[in-house]
Amino acid sequence: MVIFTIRSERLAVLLRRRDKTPYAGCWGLPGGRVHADETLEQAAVRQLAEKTGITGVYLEQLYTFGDPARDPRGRVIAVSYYALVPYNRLKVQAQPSELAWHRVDALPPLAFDHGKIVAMAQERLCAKLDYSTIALQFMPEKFTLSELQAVYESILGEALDKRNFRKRVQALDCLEDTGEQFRAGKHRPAKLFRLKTPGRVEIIK
Amino acid sequence: MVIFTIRSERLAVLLRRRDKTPYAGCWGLPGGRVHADETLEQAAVRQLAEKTGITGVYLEQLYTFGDPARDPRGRVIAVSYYALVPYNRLKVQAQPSELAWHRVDALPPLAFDHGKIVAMAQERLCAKLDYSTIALQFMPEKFTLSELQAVYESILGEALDKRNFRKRVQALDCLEDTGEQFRAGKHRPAKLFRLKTPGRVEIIK
DNA sequence: CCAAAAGTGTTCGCTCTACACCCATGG
DNA sequence: CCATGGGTGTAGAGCGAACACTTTTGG
Repeated sequence: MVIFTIRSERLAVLLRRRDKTPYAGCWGLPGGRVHADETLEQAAVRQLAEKTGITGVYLEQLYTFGDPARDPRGRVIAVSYYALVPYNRLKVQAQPSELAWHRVDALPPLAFDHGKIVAMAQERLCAKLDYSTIALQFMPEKFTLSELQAVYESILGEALDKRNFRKRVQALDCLEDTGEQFRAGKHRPAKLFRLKTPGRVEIIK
Repeated sequence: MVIFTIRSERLAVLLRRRDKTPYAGCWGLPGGRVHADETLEQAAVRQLAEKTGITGVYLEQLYTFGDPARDPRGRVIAVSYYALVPYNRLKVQAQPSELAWHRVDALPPLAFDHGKIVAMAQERLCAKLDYSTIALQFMPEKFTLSELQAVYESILGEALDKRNFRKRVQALDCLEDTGEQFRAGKHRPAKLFRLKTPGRVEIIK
């Protein structure tokens, strides 16, 4: 499981510190075995819930890694999934020394081939920004357009023009004005928007 | 393995008639087990060579299917790959009753979830036409632009404008004129082109 | 000289990009 | 009234789509 979120304007991934050999003490991706009677997606959902308590978020199969040398203990086939967690749902239950968010632009060395897996997930996420509404899955129920723009900028790693961004987002026809406002300091309050169809990720153009 | 080619202007897939239960007598995708000491991609290459004698073609991981109910005999996880075979390399060795090409727009009922797998592969291939040079992998060493256009039209299922198509292809900067010509009847002969870098699939735009 | 496919440019509309100022609020 | 982020429109460039005729060959 590559579990992404946005933390203080940075794309971050959830890592677990391994307590067992191999790679004991090293950071790695959370995950586990698939049960005999569940689908792969169900297993991913279960891992996510068990490790983090998070449910109901966007989840997609990424790639299957099967190099016989990827695990020194023997042949392990890893079907990787990535998940997108809204940034207001970051309650990680375990000790922060065991399970913690790490900025993807400053990762520690990772166990096994997990570095490659994170890199591929990030690539996929970046690509999907261009042709789908996947970034909306990082947002809480209500949010401002400036917050949404900050999310795009975090993932892409570059600044965007405010007016062009808003034009494009409005053209998606995915958001609706809640009528509510968000006051955040000594300046004009921002309109709060919500998704018309929260779970849905549209493919655009 | 979803093995695609173009046969008489139609996208086609290689199917094997099953001789064993379950689904005995039914058409299904060729495939087999992964050996303990090979990567998943090596296994795919091996399956392709064993079943068809074809080597050195484009190959890409598609998706991993793991529904516990997908095989009545028990849990089987299928890591699917798709391959693109140039249409001048169609020598299928086995009896045509055992292994045969089928147009994707007129498939028989398929064993297991293989219908879903073919559908997903076709979707992926179609999508990749738009943002990569993957279609060139269907071409023989030398080919004309009209032949290439026919391949695009087969996959997309729609006619393309000749001038716009040629402009776009030339802009890819992937082809070079061999200087040779292809005479095919009582009309002007066509120039033959070849790929500058045969194995390479470029991502465009 | 006729039939058949190969080959070739231009125009128009739309989309994307660049860019600067007023608005509402709190202190 | 000042500082701060929220909110808005327009003009120019670049790109993609539509579209018709000339060329070369074989029979």
